[in-house]
Amino acid sequence: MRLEQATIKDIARELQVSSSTVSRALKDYPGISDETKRKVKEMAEKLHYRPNAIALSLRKSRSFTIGVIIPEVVHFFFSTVISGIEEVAFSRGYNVILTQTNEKLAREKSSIDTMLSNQMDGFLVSYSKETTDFTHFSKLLNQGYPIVFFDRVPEIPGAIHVIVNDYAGAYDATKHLIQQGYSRIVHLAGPSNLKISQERIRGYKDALKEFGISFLPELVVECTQGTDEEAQKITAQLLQSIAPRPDAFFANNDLAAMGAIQACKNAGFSVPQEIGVVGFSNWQFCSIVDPSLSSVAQNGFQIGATATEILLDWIEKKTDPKTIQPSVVLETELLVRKSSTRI
Amino acid sequence: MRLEQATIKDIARELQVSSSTVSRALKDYPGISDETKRKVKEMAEKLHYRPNAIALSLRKSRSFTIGVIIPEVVHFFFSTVISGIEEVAFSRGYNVILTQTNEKLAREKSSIDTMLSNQMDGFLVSYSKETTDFTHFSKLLNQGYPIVFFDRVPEIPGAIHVIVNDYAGAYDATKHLIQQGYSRIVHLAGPSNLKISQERIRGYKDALKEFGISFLPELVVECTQGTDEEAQKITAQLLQSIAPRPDAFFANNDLAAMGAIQACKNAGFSVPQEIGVVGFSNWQFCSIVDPSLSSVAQNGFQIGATATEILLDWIEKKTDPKTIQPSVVLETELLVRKSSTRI
DNA sequence: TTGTAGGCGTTATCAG
DNA sequence: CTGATAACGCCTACAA
Repeated sequence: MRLEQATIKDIARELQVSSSTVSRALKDYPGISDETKRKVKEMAEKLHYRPNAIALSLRKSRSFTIGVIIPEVVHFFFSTVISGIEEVAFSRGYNVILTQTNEKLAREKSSIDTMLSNQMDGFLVSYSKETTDFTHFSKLLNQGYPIVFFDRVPEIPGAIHVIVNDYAGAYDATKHLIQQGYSRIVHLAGPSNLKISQERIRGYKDALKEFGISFLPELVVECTQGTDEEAQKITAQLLQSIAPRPDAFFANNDLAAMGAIQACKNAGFSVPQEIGVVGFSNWQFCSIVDPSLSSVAQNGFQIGATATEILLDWIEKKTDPKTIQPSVVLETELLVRKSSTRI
Repeated sequence: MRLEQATIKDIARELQVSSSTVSRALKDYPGISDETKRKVKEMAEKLHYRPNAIALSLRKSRSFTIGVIIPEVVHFFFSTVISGIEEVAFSRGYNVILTQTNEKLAREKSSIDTMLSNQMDGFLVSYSKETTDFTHFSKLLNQGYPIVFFDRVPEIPGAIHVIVNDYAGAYDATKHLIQQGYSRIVHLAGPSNLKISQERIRGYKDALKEFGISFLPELVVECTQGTDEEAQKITAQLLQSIAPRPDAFFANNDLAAMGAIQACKNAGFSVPQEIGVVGFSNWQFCSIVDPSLSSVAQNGFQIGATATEILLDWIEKKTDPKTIQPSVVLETELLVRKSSTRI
């Protein structure tokens, strides 16, 4: 049914030359007569010749394809990262194979397996929330397999990664809230096993300390799922149970921040006059909601692009990146909007 | 540097048997002694043997990989579609290679080229806004190459596609606004060259007609970009220039709807009391904004999943789908929220 | 300047 | 029950 692709052999047969001549002519190898080159290229055109990348991969043991493993595609931050990955990969002649784990460890492992079968040249990974053991990654790394982690980075010594400065982002956000006159600041934290969550808590604490505000453990609450519903429930409860009531919320992500705002409104408090809110990530909707949501922006595109550059350099130079390619920490930017501005 | 993958030959050498025996043993072919099977499988385990999918692809002229071509990854609707694609592809043992065109025709063409080189088994396509000529697709279709279009479908007779019922969605939204007592309803339309835009306009018009409201051409305005800024400007202008002023907006997408709401608020009108607003797509933020945004939901996941099922059936059965696989039109669902409820 | 041969990893075919 | 051989499409020593 499907029309067969023309191969080098077809061109060779038509022209009564050997296939090696055709191969060389097509790649402008030295030592091929211009006449032959011309004829070969003409025939290639005529037969709609297209090199078979699969055959090339087999020959070179290189697939020019990188595997991307992320928790979820439907996620503003991750989709932004993917976009950055795709741009760089495309411009450097690589394909991107995508797989989402849906936060499942089993899926993560099996994805890696099929990708290894498919001879990926390297991996870009943000691991699942379920992943606490990293041997399936460290084994590959030990074999010299190129893997660059982003956003969520594993406890593997020497593993290359690209992250944002979560500490500074959280510090900035908390400091900003304090400077706006809020003092009983709740931190809606992320899953405690993720390093990004820990770093953000650290930044939050340090900002408090810097301004002489004592840290209260009950003001740091873990939002495991990170949904707005979850945050809304937690916030509503906090507003009731804690006295004096909290006057600000610094959320680990924007969806949670929106949930907090909703809960505040429902409880009859105005944002930002009575309660200030800052999110994290700067999702698309931050600027269009009312009040607009202050947020710590992390440039997902740049994270993806940078991680891909590092990975491809590693792949192509076939050097040990540990000595030349440091991990990268990108800066965040606090975008102050209405939800936290009362001065 | 990279540890070499064990091959069938390695197993064969270790066991002093032929590679064909190993191949057969691994696949539980009939006519292999249990003893040999056991030994082969043990050795495969020991050497961490992993079949080389590239070699298999070359052998079978099948890559078990499908190519996905979309305008943008960072887009709630498209990311949802990708998620559906990925789920089905993974569960059926296929890989997904992703490429975004950024709405550029040139990029679309070159992506197809490299994907063809990479021997994709088929394509899932939503073409770019720049694409008006479809010969690069129809040529492939004529060669029997499997392509399933989604969301944006080309003017190619017999092309298989998966779309939502844009007409009915727009009709429902408009009808709902009318029933809520709005009558001077603006439609913020999409790019006029896309069929989805045309269909939505048609649904809008028919609902008006149904309720005896005369259609006014000046109330349909094209928003080419579909951003909130664009919609905000256009809305602000409409509120000034048209008398009597519009009392409802049905936007071609949710971002535009948000822009409209913003403009209404800025002009001192309350939503939904004075002006009603309905969007299209049901983006994530619809339920968390204030007032919550009514929207016509289109199930991106299902679109992606359905398109992938059709494509893989086509690929695997190698039948001509024109006779057995009809195109699919999925129904939309109007989600009524606060932005359009005043009764 | 061009051709020949061998191999990348796998499996189908034909022998034994 | 198992082995040898060829082929998928391409590239590259080595020969001529």
